[in-house]
Amino acid sequence: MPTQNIRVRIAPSPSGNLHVGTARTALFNWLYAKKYNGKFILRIEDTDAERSEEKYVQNIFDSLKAIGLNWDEGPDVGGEYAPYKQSERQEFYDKYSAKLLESGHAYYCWCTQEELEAEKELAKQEKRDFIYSGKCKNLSADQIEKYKTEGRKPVVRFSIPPKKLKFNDLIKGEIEFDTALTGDIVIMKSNGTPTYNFAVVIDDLEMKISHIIRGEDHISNTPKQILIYEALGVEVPQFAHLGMILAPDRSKLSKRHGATAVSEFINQGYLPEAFVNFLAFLGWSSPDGEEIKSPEEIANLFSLDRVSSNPAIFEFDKLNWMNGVYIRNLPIRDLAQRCGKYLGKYDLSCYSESQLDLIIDSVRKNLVKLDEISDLVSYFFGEDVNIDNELKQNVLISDESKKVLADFLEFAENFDYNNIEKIHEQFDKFRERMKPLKPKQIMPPIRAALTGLNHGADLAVIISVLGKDRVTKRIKANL
RNA sequence: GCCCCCAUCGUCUAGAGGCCUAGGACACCUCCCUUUCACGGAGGAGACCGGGAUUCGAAUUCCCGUGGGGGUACCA
Repeated sequence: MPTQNIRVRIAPSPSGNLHVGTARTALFNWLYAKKYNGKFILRIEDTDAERSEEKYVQNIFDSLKAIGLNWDEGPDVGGEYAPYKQSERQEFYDKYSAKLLESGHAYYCWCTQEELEAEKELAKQEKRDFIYSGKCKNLSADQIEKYKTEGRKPVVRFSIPPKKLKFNDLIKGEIEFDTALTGDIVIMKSNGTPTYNFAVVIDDLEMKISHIIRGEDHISNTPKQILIYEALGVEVPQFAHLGMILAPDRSKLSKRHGATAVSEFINQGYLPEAFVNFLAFLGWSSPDGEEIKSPEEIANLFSLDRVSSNPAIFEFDKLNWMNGVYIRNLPIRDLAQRCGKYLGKYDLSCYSESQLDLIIDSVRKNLVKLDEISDLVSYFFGEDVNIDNELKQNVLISDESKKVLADFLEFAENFDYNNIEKIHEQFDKFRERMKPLKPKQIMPPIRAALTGLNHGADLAVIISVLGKDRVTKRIKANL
C-alpha cells in the first residue's frame, strides 16, 4: 500500500479537445492522488508542434476543471518542477540525451529516411521483421565526418539491450517482453526535439512521478521506457495500465460514434458531476455496490485492485440514467440556472424566478440531458400553441371533447390560479361533475388544448403558470 | 506477420478453489401507482467463449485454440 510521496500525472497532448478516455485516465490518477494524499500533476505534451494548438490547451484546462479534477502542479499554476509544458523543457532532453550519449547508451544515427525505407523493404522481402540494424552504432571518425559534410542531420538512438524484461503492472499483473524484438529507438529527432518515449521518461523522472497510471495503449512503450530509466541509473516508477474505452461496436471511440470530447458532453447537457461519476465506474467498482457517488466518496473507496483490466464499452444508456438521477436530485434553483443557457429562444423575462423554478421542476422528471429542456417547456411560452392534426383527430374533434372543453372553460372562470393545491381540488370537483365521463376522457382534451401535446407536466401546474387569460384563450381556440 | 493485453447477463461489473441453483446496476419485459409522459415501487427474463489439464471439487489455477483490443514511426 503506497503511503508516501505519491505523485501522479496526466499528460495530454493538445492536438484535440480533452477526450473521454484521457478524462477517465485523469480521473483515476486524481482519485489515486486523493486517496493516498499525493499530488496530481498536469503536464502538456506539446512536442508535436504541428498538431498542438493553444485552444486545445485551454479546452483541456476547462474540461478538467469542469469535472472537478484540479491539479496541484501544472502549466498555469506552476510548481516545483516547472515548466509543465514539454515545449519549454528542451534543456532537460538535451541534458539527458548528452548523458546517454556519453555513457554509451545512445549514439548518433545518420541514416536517412530512404536508407531506412530500404532496410524495411529488404526485411519485408526476406520475410522477417524489421529491426533497425544498428549500423551507425560503430561508425569510424571518417565516416561521421563524411556524413557531416554531406549535411546530414543525425538522430540520437538509444541502444536497446536485448533481454527478457519483466515488470509488475499494478492492474494487469506481471508482463514480460523480449526487448531483442525491438530495434534501437530514436530518442532525439534530427530537428533536435525529443520523441515521445524519451520525453515522457525524462519528464516523469524530473517531476518525480511515482506511479504512472495510463491507458493500455502504452503497454508496449513501457519496456522501452524502463530501459531508459535503467540506463540512467534511476528508480523506475510503478506502472498501472487501464483498459481502453471502446465504442458500442467495440472499435475505438471516435467522432462517428458521436461526442468524444468532455466539453461536447457537457455542452449537450450532461452534468459534470454525473459525467465524472459515470467515468469512474467505467473500469472501477465500488466495494459497497452503490453507483451514485461523488468524486470525494469515490476517492475514499478507491484502490487500483478494484480496477478491472478489461476494456470498457462506453454505453450511453447508463450515462443517461445517471444524468437523470443527478438532475432529479439537484436543488431546483441550481437546475433552473443550468437550464438557462438552453432556453435562449424563449423570453424568460415574462416569468418570475419562482415561476421559472416551478416550470423546470414540473418537467425535470422527464429530463435526461439539459439540452432537452427547451422542448419540454415549450408550451409554457407564447400565447398560442400548435396542435398537430393527428392529436386533434384523436382527442379534440369529438363532440364529447368539445363538451368537456366548453364545461371546463366555464369552470375555469373560478379557478384559484395562484394556488396549485386549490386547482387540484377544483379539478377534482370538475371531474366529479363530469361523471360518468372518466378521467381518461376528460383530461386528454384539456391537456391537448393547453399544451398541444398528449403528455407533459401536471395540469394544475400548467394552468397556474399559464394563468386565466391564456387558459381561456387556448381552450376557446378548440371549441 | 510479429509482440503485448483482455475474455462472467445486450452493457458496466461482483466473484481472488467449495459461501455460485453466479450477485448488483443500466437497458429490456410484466404488474402496481397515476389526469398523460415520466418518476417511484414490486416482479421477470438474461452470462461464466471452446477444448484439455490440475483437484475430492474450477467462473476462479495452468496449457492450447478462438474472438476482441492495442502496439509495431524522426505521432503522442
